[in-house]
Amino acid sequence: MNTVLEEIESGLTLVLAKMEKRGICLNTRELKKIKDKIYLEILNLEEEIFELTKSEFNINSPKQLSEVLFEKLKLPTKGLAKTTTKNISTNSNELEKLIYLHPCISKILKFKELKKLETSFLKTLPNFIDENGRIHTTFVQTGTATGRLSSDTPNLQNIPSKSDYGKLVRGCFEAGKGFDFVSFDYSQMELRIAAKLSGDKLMLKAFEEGKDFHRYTASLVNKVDYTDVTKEQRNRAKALNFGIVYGMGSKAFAQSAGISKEEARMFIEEYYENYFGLRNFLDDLKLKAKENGYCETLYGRKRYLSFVGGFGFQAALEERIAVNMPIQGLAADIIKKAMIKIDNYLIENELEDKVRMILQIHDELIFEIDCDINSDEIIENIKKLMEENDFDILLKVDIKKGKN
DNA sequence: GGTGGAAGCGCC
DNA sequence: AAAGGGCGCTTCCACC
Repeated sequence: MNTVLEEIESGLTLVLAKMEKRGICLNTRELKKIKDKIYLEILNLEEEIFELTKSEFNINSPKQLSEVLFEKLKLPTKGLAKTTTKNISTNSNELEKLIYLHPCISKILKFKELKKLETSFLKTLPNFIDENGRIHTTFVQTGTATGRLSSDTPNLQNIPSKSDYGKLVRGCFEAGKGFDFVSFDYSQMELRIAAKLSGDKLMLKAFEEGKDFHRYTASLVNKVDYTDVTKEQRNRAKALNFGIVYGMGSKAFAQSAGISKEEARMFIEEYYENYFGLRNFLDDLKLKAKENGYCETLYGRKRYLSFVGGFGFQAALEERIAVNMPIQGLAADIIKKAMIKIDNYLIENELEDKVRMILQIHDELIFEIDCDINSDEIIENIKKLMEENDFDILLKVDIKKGKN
């Protein structure tokens, strides 16, 4: 029997169909206000950039931007990344490095940020609303290599949330009249999975004791008291924790933590001296993938690899995949199973009209819940269904409630 | 006018 | 040459 197909995917299809059909409410008036405000700001920025660079050009064209910055203004290109076509990259990460060299850079970064919000979200989302003011995504069940869902037309899994304007955009999604939004968010799901799969003593201890895992990691690699960890130290540890399950090397870590390659190497070494169970587990994953020609999750979801071998880019990429897919994929398996369980629970208790699953965003489920019912116990039950799993992974779900 | 690759960037 | 996993969407640009 194929567990993934029969116990997960087959049962999920109808759940997804219901979510798509319900849709989610978008406040287009509010969205329009943000759009108008951003539009003016973009115009101003554009004008300032033209003035500062003494050129009128399409800032959105990497080719033209590159010409202005590196040929006309002759800004240094040393240390900047190249694109696949060997051109100098003009992405935000690289532009950050030039920020003190010319006053136009910070304006260009802001311009890019706002333009992205305008074109990808503010201008397009209103085109998707139906006669009831709701938007219906399509969840793609067979679209990813790891077992995650994807979402398209429109993608509701990449709605902005980080920047100040991003938060405003996300705030335009509202619960239907008479309903609240309740979100259930797995906390550090992949790290908890990695802890359990590897059996790493210290990782497991951290989670069992309810520690802030990034702070805990920082205290280990910096050899300081848990309570004495600085913000800086915690941020680096956080970048490291995430990077490790992506198969990150010292160069990438150096970049994301803003430190030298040598420092990065020492941090990673110290990291693995503490979490040696994790290192052994990740090494095993690579070996197994090479033996089998595929990697897989505990449920047997497989991803086949070509394994050209050697030490080239492709070989290194496949090692990173071999490390990441079993973790990311199991997270996907677990939330999918939870969605099915929750759907059954709501049907059995005749709650389908009062409690509606609306969105899945990889490690998070969003529901609309009728304001008039006492939902405390229901919320607690949903949380339990999400946290319980077949492998004794210590999962933790955080709950948030709101009108948008 | 349409198409597809590349670049870039929003999210987890 | 790239050098941390997974997506989808928009724009630019070369090309048909």
